[in-house]
Amino acid sequence: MDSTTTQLRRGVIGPCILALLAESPRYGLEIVKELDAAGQLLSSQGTVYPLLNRLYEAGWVSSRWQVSDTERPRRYYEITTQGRAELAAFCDDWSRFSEAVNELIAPTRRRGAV
Amino acid sequence: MDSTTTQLRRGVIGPCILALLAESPRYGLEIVKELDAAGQLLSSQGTVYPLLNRLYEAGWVSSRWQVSDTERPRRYYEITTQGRAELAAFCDDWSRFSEAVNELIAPTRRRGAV
DNA sequence: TGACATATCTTGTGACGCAAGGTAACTTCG
DNA sequence: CGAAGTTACCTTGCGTCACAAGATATGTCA
Repeated sequence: MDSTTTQLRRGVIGPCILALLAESPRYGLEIVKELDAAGQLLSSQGTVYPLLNRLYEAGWVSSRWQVSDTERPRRYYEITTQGRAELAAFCDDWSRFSEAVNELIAPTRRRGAV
Repeated sequence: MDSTTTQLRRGVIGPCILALLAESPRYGLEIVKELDAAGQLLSSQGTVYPLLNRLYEAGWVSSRWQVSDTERPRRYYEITTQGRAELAAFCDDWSRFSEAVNELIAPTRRRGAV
């Protein structure tokens, strides 16, 4: 792919996953599907699984295997206290950053559509 | 560096430069300073010059050297018609993308500060 | 002349999203 | 039973691009 959007996603998908986990624990494929449903935010499994690993190693999520009689084992991820702090910090950064971009492109937007 | 913000900048600085040039022609260092002044959007000369080159090769900007008696030569960049189209397309992408992110992190924002 | 500021450009590095491919477990159906 | 399909996990290699650091050239001023 490597469209414009792929570049935009850099540094954003991780925090988005944290945001999902801040609501409730989820397993990998579930996250893939939800990011996909959010539009503009996916990617592929090849993005999500390594990313979950990084979040885990950073201490921002914890995980546990859940075994069931009726379904194949799933690894559920849960956000940690540190993860919540990280997410809050990202929201700050994102706010400031997107605001800066919006101001710069404001004249263009006023001119054209959208 | 490689802070959160460095990642966020990916794919954004180019269009931001186009947005600046859409107002008026500018030379390299001038762009560096303006991006810096916009906050969150710089980076360093090592980002801007190669980027200007890419924009040039893509046909989104043109350039001309301006020689003066009193100042050292500057290379001024100007946005092309193609560049304006590209910029408009980016504004679209950015709109959709940032909206998707905002919706995902909305619950977190509601909870915390910002 | 030498020191400094202004201006351009190059090199090497590292992060990370992605496509593609690989493995295992559970279900369904002939 | 066995074969096919689905769900779920994970790994490998690649390419892009922002960045720090450094190289070079020109103009000013003491």
